[in-house]
Amino acid sequence: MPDEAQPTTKSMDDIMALCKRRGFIYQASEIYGGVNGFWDYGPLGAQLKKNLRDAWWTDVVMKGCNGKPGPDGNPVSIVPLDSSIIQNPKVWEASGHVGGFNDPMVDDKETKQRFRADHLIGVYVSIPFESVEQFQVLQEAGQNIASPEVNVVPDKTIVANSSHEAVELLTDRKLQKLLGIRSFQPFANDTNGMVLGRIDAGSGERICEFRSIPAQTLELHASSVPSPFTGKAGSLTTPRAFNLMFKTVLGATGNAEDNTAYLRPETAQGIFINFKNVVDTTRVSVPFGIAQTGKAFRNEVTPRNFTFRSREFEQMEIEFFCHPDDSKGWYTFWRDWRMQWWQDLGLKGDNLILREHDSDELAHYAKEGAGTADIEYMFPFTAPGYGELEGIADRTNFDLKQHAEHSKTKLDYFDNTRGELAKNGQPKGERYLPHVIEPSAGLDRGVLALICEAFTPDENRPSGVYMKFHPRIAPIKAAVFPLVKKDGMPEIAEPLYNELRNRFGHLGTIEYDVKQSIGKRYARMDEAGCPFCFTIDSDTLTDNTVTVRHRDTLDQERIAIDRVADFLANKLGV
RNA sequence: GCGGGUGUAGCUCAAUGGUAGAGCGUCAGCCUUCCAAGCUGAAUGUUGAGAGUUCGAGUCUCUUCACCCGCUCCA
Repeated sequence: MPDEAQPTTKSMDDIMALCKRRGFIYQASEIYGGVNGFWDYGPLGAQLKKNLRDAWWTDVVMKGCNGKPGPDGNPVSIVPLDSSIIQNPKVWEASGHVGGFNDPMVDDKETKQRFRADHLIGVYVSIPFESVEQFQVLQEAGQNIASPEVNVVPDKTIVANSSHEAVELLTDRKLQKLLGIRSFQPFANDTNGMVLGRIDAGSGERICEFRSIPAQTLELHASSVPSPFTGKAGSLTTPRAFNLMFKTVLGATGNAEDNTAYLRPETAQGIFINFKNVVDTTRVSVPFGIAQTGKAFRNEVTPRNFTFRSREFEQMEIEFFCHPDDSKGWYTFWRDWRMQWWQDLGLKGDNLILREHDSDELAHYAKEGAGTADIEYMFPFTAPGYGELEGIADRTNFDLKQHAEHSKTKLDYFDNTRGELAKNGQPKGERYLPHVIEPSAGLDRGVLALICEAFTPDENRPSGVYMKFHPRIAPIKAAVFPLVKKDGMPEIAEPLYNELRNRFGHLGTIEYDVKQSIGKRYARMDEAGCPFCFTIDSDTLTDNTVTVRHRDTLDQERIAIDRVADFLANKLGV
């Protein structure tokens, strides 16, 4: 538990007011009344966001996880990519984003599976089974054994195209076990058009009927319909039409029917569809990763919580390709390293957690016991809960397989370091579809987390609050102030300012301000989160030293003016 | 999507149905010798938007937009 003065005391209203006041984040189209789900970054916010993106780019891509060896002991290899926001619409069919575009979909909240509502087949268990004869007698008497009326909830459910397919699927032992079915046998023939079987779902053998579930049943009783993935009720949502992708039309005169395209809902697919290109042209070899940052768009039903859930957002994604046997090791590696990375940027303590998804029951479609973990931050609006910053998922070979099938392109990787040894002592090589570990981070969420974390109320200072940004991501890196605008102080300060700007300007803003009282200037830097202020005073005139004012401690120290740049370089870690 | 709340200057907020204001911030000048000091002055609003009631609307009514909170949701 938090010891004291933890973020629960931070007010989101105060944070948002500061974001506006200091130019971090504005509402998009504000002068027109805004637009739901979109935000603009102001001067400080834009630089903050760039600094976070750059930190990720540098540490992940350029330095390969900052030089930390992978689980195989070798350096981690990552190459960059910048794929287009608009792709061939077939990409989104293959990825499953377009599937059931106009069809109501149901989600299983527990397993995160989504399926078409009309593909949910109900298994209606009815009278105890004693003999086929007894059943036939009932049949001939015209008695309905089970009736999928609106108010009747099926005992089990299966996702299938038809009742007949559902029967076939249910003959699978694994599925039976998953759904808590002890035994199942289909009837050889349909009876009066009914699809039947004998089933033991825990209360002895009974007759069951397979039927589509009426849409109304799902509408009215979603919470009591059992999940087709776990057999347990309570995790299904009501059917909803999903239109999460933004549509657009290609060509100025194109007609919408034939030329519909979509703004990407995630950057990941751009990487998968370029896997072959990268492998063919850049001398990479598995294991390696492809990384990119970029905007993605989702037409969220309910944008909420400041920038946390926006309709336009920026992702920082890595798709790391490895041999299927190595996926577990790489998953663990990425999960832990990504957590460490956020911590190193200042998200520490109880505010940041690593939450591993419970996936024991997903074994039948998430092979190899694929893992998923979230790195989550306790935002003021989620406290005492957490909101996701980054997800690390073992996607197996799902995506490459999908794209290989839909594009009819071979996406296998030929690994000539594996396979049996040939006579000459060289491995014969192995052809396989790599598995993928995906660390996918939200840049806007990262920025928001850094802002929330940095926001530090302090009654003892004039600003009442200061932004405790890690120097590396602070939008303003340093400020140069002549104590007063006379006695030759500006003449000394200006060259120092120019020196710092030339050397550090690519990392962020260097501020120079001669106006108004020094206290006011310090206060402004507190709210902007500038970590260091260098002040030229009368002593500078005689001994060539300046005051360094530390944002977090308010401490002051004197250093030689010609050491200022090195001092700052050291603090910024460059 | 449902329910509740809030929209007045950059921020925080006033204004009985009767002239739209204050503090802070911002800007300019003076002053200044290390934490929003002081003095002088200035700019800033279709009161979220649109309709209606009224002699007259920031205020009452309706519609709409945005944001916040709670549900819902978030492949």
